[in-house]
Amino acid sequence: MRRTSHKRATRQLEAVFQALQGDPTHPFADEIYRRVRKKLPRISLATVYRNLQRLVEDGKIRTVLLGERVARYDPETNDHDHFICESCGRVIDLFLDRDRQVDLTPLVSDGYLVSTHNLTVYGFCQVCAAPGKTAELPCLTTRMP
Amino acid sequence: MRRTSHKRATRQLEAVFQALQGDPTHPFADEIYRRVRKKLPRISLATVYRNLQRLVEDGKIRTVLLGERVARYDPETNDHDHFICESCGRVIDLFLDRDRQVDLTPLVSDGYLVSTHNLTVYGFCQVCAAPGKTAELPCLTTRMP
DNA sequence: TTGCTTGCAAATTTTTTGCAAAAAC
DNA sequence: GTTTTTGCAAAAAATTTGCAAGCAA
Repeated sequence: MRRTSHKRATRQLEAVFQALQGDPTHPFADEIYRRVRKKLPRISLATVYRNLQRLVEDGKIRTVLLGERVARYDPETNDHDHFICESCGRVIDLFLDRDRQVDLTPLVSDGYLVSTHNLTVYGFCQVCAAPGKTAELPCLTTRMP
Repeated sequence: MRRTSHKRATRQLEAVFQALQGDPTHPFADEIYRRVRKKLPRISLATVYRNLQRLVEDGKIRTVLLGERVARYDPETNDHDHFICESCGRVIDLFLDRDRQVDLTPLVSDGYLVSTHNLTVYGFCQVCAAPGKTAELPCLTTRMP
């Protein structure tokens, strides 16, 4: 019988992966598509979606859904939390001590088995909360609420 | 000039609201549509969406997006958290002491202004984690991952 | 050569919108 | 009677899929 179907390395897969590296802005698929097309002008949006899917499966990137119907992608694959600025729309990775932040022992003693958790915090980011700031900043991301 | 446009009470609005009362399963819009049609067979899906939207605006219900692209609706309007069972798909409201659960003071001292937060916990629910349970339970909700 | 991957277009899925008719107030 | 809301159908927006051709191993 055939075992693991062999996954192939392609230029398109690599380009999608690279488009996310070092980017902390949690872009949407269409933004990634825009970026990748600069390298590979003939790539299709479907391929971008398929490769994003595969990178998630392979644990190379993460999908984040943060109170929007549209998926964002995050190159940070370690467990972490998110802050969403209600003024500028920025999504900021939070690296807090998760063991200290969230005590889930009450759940465990109630018979739940906990595997992981997501914390999303809403408010005003450091920039928007700064004194004198009243107007909204231009959004770093491609979409605004 | 005209001031606040007067919002009207309709049978459809009331039916959508009632369809959610006492339901802890966080149904999707199409499930609510199915329920409401039993009372009002001529109601349209668009009206269900419009009324869900209005109930959210009025603070009567809440929208929850929990790692899915599809919106769920929750009659519980107080702040609370969610548990998602990775086996049966159930979404369970968690009423934990939020002040104790999540300490956000480090964020505040970093210059963030925090308004609220969402905690979503993943794992196996009390039923699915029970000894002897290996098979997946039928899902309470209309959709499964 | 084998069979995974791509590009294209069409299909799906969920939610929204335009508009005339119906219902509230 | 006036203005909001509805029902229907069509539009949008995001993502997925079918399939022949292309490319990696």
